[in-house]
Amino acid sequence: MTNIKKVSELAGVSTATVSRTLKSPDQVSAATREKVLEAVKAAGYRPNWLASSVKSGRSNTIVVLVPNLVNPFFMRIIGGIEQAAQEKGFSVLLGDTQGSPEREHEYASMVLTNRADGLIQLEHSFPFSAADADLAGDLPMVSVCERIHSEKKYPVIELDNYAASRALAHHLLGYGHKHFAAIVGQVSSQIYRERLAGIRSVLQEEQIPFEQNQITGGAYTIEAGIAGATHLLSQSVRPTAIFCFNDDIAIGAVHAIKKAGLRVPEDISVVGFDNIKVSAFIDPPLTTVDQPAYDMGRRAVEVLVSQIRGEPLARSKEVLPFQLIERESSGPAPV
Amino acid sequence: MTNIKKVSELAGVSTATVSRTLKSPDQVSAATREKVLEAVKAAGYRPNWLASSVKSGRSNTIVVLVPNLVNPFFMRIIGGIEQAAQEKGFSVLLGDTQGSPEREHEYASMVLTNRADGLIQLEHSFPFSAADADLAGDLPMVSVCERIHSEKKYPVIELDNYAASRALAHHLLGYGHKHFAAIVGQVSSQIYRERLAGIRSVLQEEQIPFEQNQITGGAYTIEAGIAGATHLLSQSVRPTAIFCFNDDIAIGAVHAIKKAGLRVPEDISVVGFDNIKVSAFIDPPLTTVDQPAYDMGRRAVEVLVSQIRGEPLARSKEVLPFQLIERESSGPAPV
DNA sequence: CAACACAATGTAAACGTTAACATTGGAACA
DNA sequence: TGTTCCAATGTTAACGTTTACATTGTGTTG
Repeated sequence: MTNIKKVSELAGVSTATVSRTLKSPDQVSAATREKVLEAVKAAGYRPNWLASSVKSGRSNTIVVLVPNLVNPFFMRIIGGIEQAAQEKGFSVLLGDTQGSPEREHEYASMVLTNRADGLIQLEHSFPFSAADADLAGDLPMVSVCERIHSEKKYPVIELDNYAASRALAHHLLGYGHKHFAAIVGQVSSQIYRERLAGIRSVLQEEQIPFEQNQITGGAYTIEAGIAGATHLLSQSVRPTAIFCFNDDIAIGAVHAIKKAGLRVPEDISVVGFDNIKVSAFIDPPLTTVDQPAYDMGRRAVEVLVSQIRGEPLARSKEVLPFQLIERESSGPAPV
Repeated sequence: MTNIKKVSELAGVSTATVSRTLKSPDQVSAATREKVLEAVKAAGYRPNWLASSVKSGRSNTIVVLVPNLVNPFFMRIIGGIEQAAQEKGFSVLLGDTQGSPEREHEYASMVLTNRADGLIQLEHSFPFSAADADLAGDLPMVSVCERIHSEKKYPVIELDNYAASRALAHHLLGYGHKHFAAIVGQVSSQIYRERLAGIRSVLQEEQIPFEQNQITGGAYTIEAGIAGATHLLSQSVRPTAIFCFNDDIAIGAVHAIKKAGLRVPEDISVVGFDNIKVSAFIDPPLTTVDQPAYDMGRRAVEVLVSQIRGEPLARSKEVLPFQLIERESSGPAPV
């Protein structure tokens, strides 16, 4: 191992001078600087990051807790996180939790052991185990999309899900639809409640019924979309428009509807959420709500880093703008 | 900061005893152990990971270099990496390079500065800058899918691309196709050469011509698939079967073909590579080659970790099995 | 009962770096 | 020429842990 001492001997200076040459070059004279840099090159020296971190007490690392890696929407968020983190000199530890609380705890505890400085949570659960809950007092943590279910308020970067689903509902009402259904993702989440409330508020204004048996689902997957659509098609009253709570569900729903011999949107309109890449290129292209996933990731890092630096946070909730993307999976209600 | 010293004072023992209680509990007496653990709990002590790592010189961290995060195939590999890493006690630093050499260097140099112990490369470039090339002598590094272009041979986990494209070619020949085209991904890569060679070898056996003007492409994206298919459709002789070098390209190609008023597979058969999730649910479901992405990731970690541990590696190249998935995007050639 | 072994614990040095403080020497100025 | 100041460098203690070595005490054995 080539360490700073070896370099200092090679250059005939003290270790402090070597350290200074690399960290704050203007504190050493030009002559010494050159001498040291030459020795650094000759020895092939690279400062040991672990050692400097243990001194500073900062690892300049953030952990991202994500339920799974195949969801392209999450990956776009993580792309934004990664980019912003790099710009700010942080690196990103990937925590694929697969929804398991044990894994969540394990990753979250990295920030208790100085392995990371902060934590971005893409789920809504409080990621610390009961044993660590008290230690986690005011640890830097930010959540994206979903508010973290905890006593203490952690900052959250989210979409206006209420307004977004109202926009979708208005869009479909404009096409004359009267029979709605929804295939929701994970139940018992903030998103679930807000989106459903948005839809309900619009339909209520038009006095269109929207009962529990018009709501199905349980996961944000293509398979759940297939199962949900299949279930809805078997109902006595077939819906003419289906809200899907993400694009994967919508892709599954479209697949199942077409497989059942019906057409989208002629027989049934389908709308999604997220605007993942592939949604624009399936048949028919999906009407959906664009979430600024990349920016959400970026913003999360900015908020987290200022939390790490101990700066007071302006507000504990940031709502980013959405955009309704009208494509061909939605159209006039059948007569 | 609650450190080991505070705990040792609280328990009335030395710091060494505290350390031993936590690392090798059988070396301390039951009475002391209990006393110490109580103090640990009372103080809310968690050992500082940075400090132990600087002692051991190992960070138990690996860096994964990935060109982009939206490609679901890469994400499945990373899922496998993440899983295997966790089982082996390693954590995963995400290095989204966006194809930029500077970023590659930056991430790769983490392993030179003890920020990480090893490196998994999902691209084929040698990720170290010219300045660091000599230092990178025998650093633990493994590549997945693509051989790293370097003098030293690094282990590679890959698919038998030659055999896989032969299988696809035979599949299409069995349907009576005579006019082929290919939309390739990144040119000048190992994958590009091997797959093309596989296709060529089969077509040559049947004395079917396959010229350069039947080959197009340049990126592994949906957009490249659209552009490629559009280009191919404008040729004087329209192909009846198109090899796409990944499923994203195939999705784009199918989109463009349908948009041009043609049908898949009745007019043109389209086959892909990777078997990403959505491929089974688009219209028509995609015939493709399943790559065991998850297992490739897992295997990469196993090889990398044994490299980190200094164990000699059995072989520098591992070829994992593929599987031809026949779906509905390929069919009989039009008459 | 002496000699020894061994289990349990303490002491202190190390890991590689950084930074507070100390020292040096030369320039500027009266 | 003596004082002051400051830039440049060195010395050394820290960061929080682990561990080699030293010490203690207890039990075993001849």
